[in-house]
Amino acid sequence: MTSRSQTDHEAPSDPVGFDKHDHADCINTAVAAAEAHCANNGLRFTPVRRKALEILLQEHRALGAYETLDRLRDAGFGSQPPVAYRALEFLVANGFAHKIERLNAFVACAHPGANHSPAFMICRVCDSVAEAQSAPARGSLGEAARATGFQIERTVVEAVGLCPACAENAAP
Amino acid sequence: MTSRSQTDHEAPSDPVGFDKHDHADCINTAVAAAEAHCANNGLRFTPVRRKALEILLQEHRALGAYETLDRLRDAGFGSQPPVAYRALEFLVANGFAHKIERLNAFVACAHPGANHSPAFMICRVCDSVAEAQSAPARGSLGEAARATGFQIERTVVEAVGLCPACAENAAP
DNA sequence: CAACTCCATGTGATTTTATAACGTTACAGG
DNA sequence: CCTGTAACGTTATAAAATCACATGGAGTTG
Repeated sequence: MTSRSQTDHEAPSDPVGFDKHDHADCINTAVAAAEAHCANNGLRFTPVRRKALEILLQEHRALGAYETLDRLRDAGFGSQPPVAYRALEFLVANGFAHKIERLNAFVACAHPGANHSPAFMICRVCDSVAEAQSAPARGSLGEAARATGFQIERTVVEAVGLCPACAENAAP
Repeated sequence: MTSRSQTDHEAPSDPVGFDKHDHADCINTAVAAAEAHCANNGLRFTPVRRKALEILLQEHRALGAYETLDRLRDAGFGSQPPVAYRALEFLVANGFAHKIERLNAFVACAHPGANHSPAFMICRVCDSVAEAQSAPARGSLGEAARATGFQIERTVVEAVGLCPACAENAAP
């Protein structure tokens, strides 16, 4: 296990997301967007759900369900797996977060509100995750799907590799 | 391993799986290809490994590690999880099979010998899996990677949806 | 051939990830 | 207020994956 300090995101080497950005603002924006979306659609943005989203937003990195659960417990919520899984399921179902299949873990959505089919770049060293837009139905996959009559409903696109920071450290 | 000149009996990017084909031939070809590759590269194509590959080749569907294990046990091999995981790991590492992250399951490679980065179409009803070629580094993901300096090493591309047969049954 | 090494295999135990089942509570709508 | 439904909390268990360690065979080296 890459035992890297997971709580020191004040480290000078911009930890994640690959790009620099105003992190506090990025959290606020996402939570506000989720809140608004829920209000507009009759969804209940309950305390656990809000907290779970905030937890994911703390870092641009995928958090496992049990890691999320730990933090929910610390925040005074239930301490059993379903608590985390249900909150995460809600966030994913409504596009506020995504599941990274490759890692069995979850990231907050980086493009709140966008009706997107996301693609992810996952650093295999530091586990940071960046989200890009993908157009999976175009390109060779879409072509193959049309050729065979397969109806694409959802796509998982995940690239594993080295983020800029880790690539620099690894290749001197 | 750029010897992709294996007699083209079909189009090179023919997405095997949903189409009819000579299944026995497709098994033989794949096993032979694996055997040859191992011989040429000093890899040991042991009985468990061969059997595991044959098991996967039986169906164009992803098999879980434990399902594979069951069949290995039935064939007289060990009965503990590592037996299956190690055989599957070998097959994946050498391109004879792929892991479907979305399903935590494994499929035999449908394009043996091809130096490919595969894309999969997974039917959510019947679980069949078809493999197509993908060019993930081109398109919007590759663009995003280049823009941020992310170095892609491997990609997971999995489309979930309805295969032709199930789509017909589902849509009256 | 014996001794050695390298790897693959087999097994038991454990960890990690995810879901089932069920009672209780919160809350919107009549 | 009553009532139906969704959300929550907890216990328990299933499913997926790995760890740790012993055994055994294929080469190879002396």
